[in-house]
Order: sequence, then C-alpha cells, then structure tokens
Amino acid sequence: MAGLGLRRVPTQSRREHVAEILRDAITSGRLAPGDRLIELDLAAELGTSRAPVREALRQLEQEGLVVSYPYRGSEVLGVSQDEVEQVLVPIRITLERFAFKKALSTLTPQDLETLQTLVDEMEETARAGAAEELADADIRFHELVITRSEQRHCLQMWKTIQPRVRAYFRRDAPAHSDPAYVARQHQHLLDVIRTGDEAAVLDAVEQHIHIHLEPATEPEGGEHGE
Amino acid sequence: MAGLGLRRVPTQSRREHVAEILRDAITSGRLAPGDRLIELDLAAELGTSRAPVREALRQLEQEGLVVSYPYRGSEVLGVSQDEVEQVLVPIRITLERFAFKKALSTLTPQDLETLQTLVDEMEETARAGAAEELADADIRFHELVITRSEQRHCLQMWKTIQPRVRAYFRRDAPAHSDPAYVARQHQHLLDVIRTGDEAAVLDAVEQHIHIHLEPATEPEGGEHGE
DNA sequence: CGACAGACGATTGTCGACAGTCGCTCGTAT
DNA sequence: ATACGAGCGACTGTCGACAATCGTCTGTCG
Repeated sequence: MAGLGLRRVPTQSRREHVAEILRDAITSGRLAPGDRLIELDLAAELGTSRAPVREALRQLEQEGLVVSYPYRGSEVLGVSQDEVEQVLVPIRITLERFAFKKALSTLTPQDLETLQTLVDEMEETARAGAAEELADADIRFHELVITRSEQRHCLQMWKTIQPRVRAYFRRDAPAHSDPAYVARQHQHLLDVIRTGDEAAVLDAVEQHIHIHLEPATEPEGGEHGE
Repeated sequence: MAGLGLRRVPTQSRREHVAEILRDAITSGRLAPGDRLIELDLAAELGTSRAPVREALRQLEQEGLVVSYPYRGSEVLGVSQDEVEQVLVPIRITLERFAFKKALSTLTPQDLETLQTLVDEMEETARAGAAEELADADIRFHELVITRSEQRHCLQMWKTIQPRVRAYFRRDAPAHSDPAYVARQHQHLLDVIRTGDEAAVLDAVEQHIHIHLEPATEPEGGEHGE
C-alpha cells in the first residue's frame, strides 16, 4: 500500500473521497488485480478512520472493482476480455442508447454548451497527448447526458459499468484508439444530438461505444459513419 | 418502520442479514418506494448497531433498491416501466446469455440434479399457489447457473439487476405469468441445457426471460390467466 | 405581513475501542 | 517424518459515543 500518491483530505465528505481516490488508483493501474486492500492501512494513508474506508470498499465492491471475503479482507478485481466484450460493453450500449434517447428532450441549450466545452477540451488534451484527461472529459460527457436522462437506474448502473471498462482498457488493452479520433467522434455525436434525430443518435451512440472494441475500424481516413 | 416482520438475528454475519431482510422487505412490497429508512430505527428493530445497517444500506443503494442523500438519509427507490422493459430486462438477457454459455461446460451432473430439484420445487409451489416460493426457486435456479459460469462480474451484476426486476413485477405488474407455465419453462430450459446445444440454450434463455414482458405468449393451450 | 438570522431537533457521518474469525506457526504425539 | 491442535498475529466485524449537517421552527425587524 506504499506510495499510491494518496493524500489526506480536509474535513468534508470522506467516504466519497476515499472511494474516488481508490477508484482512481485502480482504474489508473496503480493498484493491480490481486492487490490486497487493508482497511487500517488505507485509513492511515488517507488520514481517516476505518469507517469511511469500509463504506468506500463496499461501494467499490458493488462497482466490481474489488472483491471482499468475510473476515479475510478485500482485493482488487480484474476483468476478463470476454466479460468486457460480451457483457460490459453490450450493457453499456443498452444503457446509453436508452439514456441518450430519454435525454434528447431534456437537454437544455446550456447543457449542449457544456458538452461542446467538453469536446473542445478533448481536442485539446488529444493534441497534448494527455490520455488521462481525455478519458476524464469523455466520462464527463457521457455522465452529463445520462444524468439529464433522469433515469436513476441508468445512471447508477452506468457508474458501476464504466469504471470496470476503463480499468480494463487501461490495464490490459493499452490505448489503441487515436485520441484525435475520439474527440472527433464526440463532436459528431454532439452534432447529431443537436439535430434531435433520435434514430441517428442511437446509431451514433452505438458506434461510438463500439470503437473501443474494434480499434482497426478507423485509425485515420476511414469513412465509418462519421 | 413499524411491523416489518424483521426479527433479531443471533450472532453471525450481521451486515448480510440486514441487507437480506431489507431486500426482502422491499422486493416483497412491505416497504414501498418513497419510504424513508432511518438507520437508528432499523438498527433498533434488528437488534444491532448502526454500522451493519449502514453497510447494508450502501449495498442496497448499489443494487438500486435505495437512494440516499448525504446527511439526509435513505429512501426506497422505485423503477419505471420504461427502465425495466428497455434497460433492466435487456441487460438481464445479455448477462444470462453469456453466463449460461459459459456455464454449459462447467455444470456438473450434480448441479443438473440440483437444478432438477429446483424445477420440481417450482411445480410443487406452482400447484400450491405459493408465488413467493416459486420466485425464490426461480432465482436460485438462475443464480446457480450464473455462479457456475464463474464470471464474477456477471454474477455481481445479476445480483443487482434481479432484485429491481423482482420488486417491479411484485409491486407494479402483479403476476401475469401462469405459475405452472413458469415451472414448465424452467423444465424446458433445463432439458435444453442437458443437450448441451449452445445455440438452443441461448434461445431458450432469451425467450425465458422475455416471458415476463409478454405474458400473452404461451406455446400450447395453458390459459390459466394468473 | 413578509423576509431573514439563529436556535433546535432529527439523522447522518466519523471515530476509537473492543470482539470475533481466519490462516499460520510451532510444539507434541504417533 | 507426519499429522494434529493450541496459540498467535493480523485483520475484519460491531459497538457506543461524539461531531457535523440539514430542514424547520421561531422570534425579530423592516
């Protein structure tokens, strides 16, 4: 548990912070599958007591990033390629198709503005080669739309799927998609959203998520539904 | 919070029991959407301290049965018909298709035996009109197969999907499927599993889950309309 | 009569201490 | 040597107390 770069947090919602920090550590690869997570150590490292740590671990357990065995502790959990490709990604598509459809009617002009900002941010980070920040913007983009769909279960499930997918690609399938392409994809998605054409949006969403699985489809110069 | 039928538990894994009891109370409808869940009250009712209750609430929150707002408590969450039909059920199909496929090669003869026992149990409870027990057997059937698939994420996600679906049908869409038909469906599914024909199994799984949504489709004349 | 700051009550969030459980080590008998 | 079981650490599980926060009630002032 040494040197994870975890830092103490001031007085504020502890549990959330602990969960966030651990999630970061896992999805970024600082914590690898099989690593044990000792409550006392984590608590000490984060400058809190075990209570918030325990709750964070429970949460991560439900997010599938951690497994815990009664009286025997928790450890970081990995994902198999099969599960990602045949379960997590298809589920993510189901979720996002539904959420984007619902969100179409509730997205405000200001939301669209925010989304555009995120896309711009993506382009910038893509140019700068900041993969981590790109992924963050990517997540915020999707999370905003799903939040606006006002489907609580969708959002809740998305939050448990997305970290696993991210952790998987980060660890086991190093970035194969061209950052600039990801940015363009989002721009396209946003453009389609602006048209309000439901069928087109659903198509774009599905393709957009699929690109993670088929890296070869359009590295540069491809003509796929863009 | 009065009279939920909650009972004190002896010394054993508390958190799990609390979660189980609350989940039962919610899926069975004793707790309705919007009901507030006060940690202190629940703890008192269950004869434990707040710690296990809190963890159980976190777990139920991740299972989508409960929402909680910081410093303002938790309440039971409902599901919309849209979400069940367009999100939860499709996801369940994705999960189970994958899990059943994986499980085909790992199911032992003894597992098949157990499954047969469960199907027999279903027939019995169907005759007795014990809807609750029927649903329990149903769940155990699926859970066993998914467990044998040895896909942890599948099992974990299934456990978070299934209670919501159950709660929904219990509360908002009273049993429209003929109990005897459910039992026969499982018998059929089990028979197909025994043949080991992967494609056939996947078909059977998908149809089997779909029946919840389309009550009207019954192959041969069982018109015991609930 | 209505807006607003402060106090209050109800509940959640956090903490430190203690109890329970698991795996392993080490001595002992066979 | 091997098998067995008591003892020991290292943790997790649970508890009761205390701190922080939110919504509301209330009294005051404009």
